Amino acid sequence: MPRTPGQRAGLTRDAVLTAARTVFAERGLPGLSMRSVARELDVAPNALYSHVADKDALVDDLLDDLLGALDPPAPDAEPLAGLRGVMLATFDLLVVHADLVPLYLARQGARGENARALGAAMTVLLGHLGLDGDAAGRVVRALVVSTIGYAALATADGPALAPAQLRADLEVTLDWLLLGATRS
Amino acid sequence: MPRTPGQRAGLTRDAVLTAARTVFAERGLPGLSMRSVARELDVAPNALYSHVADKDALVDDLLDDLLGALDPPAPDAEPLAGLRGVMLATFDLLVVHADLVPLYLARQGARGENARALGAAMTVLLGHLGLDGDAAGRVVRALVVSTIGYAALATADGPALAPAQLRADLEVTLDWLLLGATRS
DNA sequence: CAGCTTACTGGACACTGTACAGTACGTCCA
DNA sequence: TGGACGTACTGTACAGTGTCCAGTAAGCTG
Repeated sequence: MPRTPGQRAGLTRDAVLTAARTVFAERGLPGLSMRSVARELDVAPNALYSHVADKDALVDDLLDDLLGALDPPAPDAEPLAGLRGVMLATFDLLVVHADLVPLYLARQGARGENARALGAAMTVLLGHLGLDGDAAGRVVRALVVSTIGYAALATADGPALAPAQLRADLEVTLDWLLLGATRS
Repeated sequence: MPRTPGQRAGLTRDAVLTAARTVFAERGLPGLSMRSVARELDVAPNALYSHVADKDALVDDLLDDLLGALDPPAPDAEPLAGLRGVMLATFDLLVVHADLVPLYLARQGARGENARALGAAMTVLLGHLGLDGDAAGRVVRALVVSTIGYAALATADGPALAPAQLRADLEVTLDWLLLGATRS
């Protein structure tokens, strides 16, 4: 099992990420520690630090990774439907991965590759509605904030409301926001 | 300093909370541990467990406590202005206590005494606008979610947007939501 | 083949929340 | 007044956490 010092396990950043994904899938966020990831890879905990700056960076990657499961709306989609669609898909995705939800807002909605791609696709659709630049950014933020926020409510433990009802609430909220943003 | 076992320090739940508030004010959330609170009280860490179920309960109390600093809007206030006012005051409060923001959403916006009082006052104002029951609850949730969400963005570390701009965004968002909720 | 860089190791530090068992104080009842 | 009892503490300990440091050996480069 353990190597003698100096011997290489052939780790890569990707391998670490994959292991982290596995551990997270099996044991959730509380079970995700540097040590548990290292154990998954049959490697000493500190070995990970050759490939990942620290745990935060690892989690950041994990968060953005998850967003890769979402299809950005097509640029020629009907804008309102496209925007509602991504946000609801995002909500559904977040609800499945409850542990991660609080982290998204704490890190301003993730700043990785996939997050940027989704934001860009949304901006394109907003452009078709006549919203550009700052105005578009504002709307994206408003939509994203509500979506993550409702997901947080839906995944909070305690006497929460039914996720289905919160999803319905979110739909209404998104409509209000889009209506407000687009009324001339 | 340390007592011999059996001797009483005269702790109360309130004393523990006060100490927790002090520690939190001085060292922030990362500095808030059972041990640091106990040190503040010159007491062994486990002594706290005679007065508080666990750290989560302590933090819950702290969160709701903070909301006590907010004045609920008067029942006869102009509804729209009153609602916007509380939410913006909430935003300002949360931004000052950045560490706590992620916790609020994770616990569905706090479920303590003060949180309920604010919610009730908001519901009254919404009643004046013709919104009752489920409809009012939905609007309260939408407003709260956006407010905490924007506060989370404003307090996230990293290349965030300026808090002042986010506050302005929040104002616009609140207007959209209230407009959507009240348009017949 | 020498030298350097790099990926790993063991061990350690300074913490964390919390459980367990023991002790002495304050209170209440006989 | 005396004895029992509940309870508020204590010390000690467990099982973890993220991360740093020093050392070692393998692989690449000249």
